[in-house]
Amino acid sequence: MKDIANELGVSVALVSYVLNGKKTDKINENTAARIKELAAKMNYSPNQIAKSLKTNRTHTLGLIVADISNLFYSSIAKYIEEEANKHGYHVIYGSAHEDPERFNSILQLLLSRQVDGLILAVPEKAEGCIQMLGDLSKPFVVIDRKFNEYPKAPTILLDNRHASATIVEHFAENGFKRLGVVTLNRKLVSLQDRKEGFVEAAMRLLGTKPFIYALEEEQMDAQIEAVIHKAIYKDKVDGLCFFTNKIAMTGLARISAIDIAVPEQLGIVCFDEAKAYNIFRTPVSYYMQPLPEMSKMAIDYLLGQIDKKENKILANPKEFIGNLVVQKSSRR
Amino acid sequence: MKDIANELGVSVALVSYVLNGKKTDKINENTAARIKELAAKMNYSPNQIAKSLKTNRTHTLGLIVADISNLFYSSIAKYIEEEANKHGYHVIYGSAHEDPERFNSILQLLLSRQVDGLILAVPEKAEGCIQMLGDLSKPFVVIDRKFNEYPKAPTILLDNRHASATIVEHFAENGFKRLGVVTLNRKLVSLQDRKEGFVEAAMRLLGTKPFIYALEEEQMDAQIEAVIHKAIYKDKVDGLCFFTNKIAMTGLARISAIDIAVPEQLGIVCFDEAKAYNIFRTPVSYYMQPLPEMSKMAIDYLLGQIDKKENKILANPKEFIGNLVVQKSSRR
DNA sequence: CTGAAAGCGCTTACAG
DNA sequence: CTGAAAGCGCTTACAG
Repeated sequence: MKDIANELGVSVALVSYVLNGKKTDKINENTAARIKELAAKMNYSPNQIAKSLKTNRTHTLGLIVADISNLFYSSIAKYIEEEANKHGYHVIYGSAHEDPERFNSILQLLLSRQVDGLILAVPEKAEGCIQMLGDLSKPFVVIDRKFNEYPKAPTILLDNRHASATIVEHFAENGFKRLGVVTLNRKLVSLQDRKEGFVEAAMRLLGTKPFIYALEEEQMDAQIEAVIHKAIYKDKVDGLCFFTNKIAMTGLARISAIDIAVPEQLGIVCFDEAKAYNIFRTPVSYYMQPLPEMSKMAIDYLLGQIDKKENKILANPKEFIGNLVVQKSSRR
Repeated sequence: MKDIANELGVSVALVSYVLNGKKTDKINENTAARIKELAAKMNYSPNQIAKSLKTNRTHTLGLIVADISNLFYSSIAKYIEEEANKHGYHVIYGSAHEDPERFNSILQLLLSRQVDGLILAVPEKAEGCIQMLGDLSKPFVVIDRKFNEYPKAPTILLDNRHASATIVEHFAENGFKRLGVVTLNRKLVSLQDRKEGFVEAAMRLLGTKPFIYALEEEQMDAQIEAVIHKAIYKDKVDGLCFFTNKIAMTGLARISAIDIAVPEQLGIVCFDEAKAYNIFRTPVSYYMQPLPEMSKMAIDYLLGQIDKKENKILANPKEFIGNLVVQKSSRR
C-alpha cells in the first residue's frame, strides 16, 4: 500500500479509501482509476492480519467437531464451509475427539486468533465454555449437542426424539415387533434423546420395550460381535437400529458375516446418511439429518450476532426434523 | 498486556519479555512471578493477530483439498491437523472441488491471511500456482498430485505405478486372468500413473491388456450400471479394480444388486482404505496409502522451510509405497 | 478532493 | 534489571 502511494505520489490513506470503495463520491475518478490500476498491476492483496488488528474483525469462524475424519462431521464441515464462504467468511477447524481438555485447548487457540464466531460440538464435561463465551460476549452456536443445564445457549440439532419415533413407526408399519437399538455408553443428550424417544414410541405403538445395547466407543470392534449375537439369537430382535454412522459400519460388517436374511429375519435402520449403506447386501434405510439447512441456520445466526444488526434469539434449542430414507433393509 | 503493566507499575515491554520467557536470566524473579500471577488471574491470552503483525508468523498452515467430505481427504486432513498441532500450528482449510477458479480464490484468501505454509491438492489447470508461490517464496507442498511440467515442485504422493503393479501381481497370483479397472475420465497424473502401471503389469504378468472403463465424475451414478454390465457380461472380466474411494462406493453398490459370486466369478480390489469395505457382502481388498507418514513428511518439510533451518530439498517427487490389505474379495 | 496523524496490541533493538 | 520508542500494515476521524 505504501508502495502504491509512493509510486503515485498520493497518501496511504487515499489508497486505502479507494481500494475499500469508501467515500467514492468524494474522490477524483481519475486518481481512483490510477490507484486501482497500479494495485492490480502490482498484484496487491491486503494484509488481512493488519486489517484485523485495526477493525477487530477477522472474517474467520472457528469450528470444533469431534473428529473431522468421521463422515457425519466432515459433511457438516463441508456445508458450514460452503455457507460461510458465501458470506466472505473462512473456517478454521479442529477435532477435539470428545476430550474436554483437547476441546478447551483448541478453543483457546481459536479465541487467541480472534475468530469472529464459533460453531461447537461441545463434548461432555466441557459445557463450562458456554458460560465463558457468554461472559466474553463472543458469538457461538452449539451443534449436535444439547445441555439441559444451559437452556439459553444457542443450540442447533436434530429433533432426536422425533427421529426415533419416526423410525419406530416405520418398523411397526412393516410388521417388525421386537426392536433393538445399538448405541454408545455415553451421557450425550442427543443419544439419550434418541433412546428415550425410541423407547417411548415402542411402548406406545408396539406395547413392548426395545432391547438396548450400549457399546464402549473404544472397544466397539471387540464388543460388537457379542452384541449382534445376543440381539439376534437370544433376544430374537427382528428390527435393529444403529444410532450412529460409526456404530452402523461396525455392526453391518458383523451382520455381513452372518447368514441371516435382511429384511426377512432382521430389519435394519441407521442414523445419518452414508453412500456406503448401498453396498451392504441389502440397501440400508437411514434417517437423514437436514445438514444443509442446519448449517445455514448456524451461519445465519452467527453472522447476525457478529453484525449486531439482528438481535434475534434462536428459538431455543432449535431442533430440526429430518427424513427417513426407506430402502430394502426395513421394508416387508 | 497494558492492563497488567499498569496494575503492577511496570512497562509493557517487561510484561512481554516475561510472558514470552525471554531474557529470563536478566529479570528480577520476583517481578516476573508477580507478572505471571496476575496474567493468570486475569485470564490473559495474547492477541495472536497483533503478534503476527509484528513477527510475521501466524503459526497457521493452509490446506486445500478437493472435497473435505470425501473420506480420503478428510483422513488426510485429520493427520495433517494432528501433525501440525504437535508443532503448535493450526490449519485453515478449503475445498476446491477440483475447480481451478475456486482453488485460486481460496489460495488468495489463505495468502491474505498470511498462512506460514500451504498443503495443496492442486486441481488440473491450476498448476500456475506453483510458479506463483515459488516467486513469493512462500513454503508449500503439493499432495496427491504431480505435475510433470514442474519437476522441482515439492510433491508428496503415492507411488501409483507401484501400487497398481502390486494389485495386478496379487490378482495374477490368485488366478485372475481378465482384469479391468474403473477410473475417471480426467487427466490427473496420479490416475494416469495408476492406469499405466496397471496396464504395464498386466502385460508383463498376464500377457493381456486390461479393460479400461472411464467414468465422467458428474455422471458416475448414471454410467456405472452400463460399465459394470459390460465388464462382467460382455468383456468377461474376472478381476476388477476401482481406482478411487468414490468410484468403489458407486460400483460396489451396483455389484451388490447383481447376482454374481465374489470372488469366485469376480475378484475386487479398491484403492484407499474405508471401513465401509467390510459391509460389502464379501470384505473387499484395498490398497492403503500410508497417510500418517505422508502427512508427517509434508508437515516436517514445510516447517523446515518456514524455519529456514533446514534447507533440504525433498527427494522429488517423494513417492510412498503403501500396502495391499487382502480380504476375501480377491482371494481364491 | 486529499493528507497528517493516531492507534489497533504486540515485539525488540537500544539506551540507561 | 527495566523502560521509552519505533514499527508491523492497515483504518478512519479530523483538519484543511
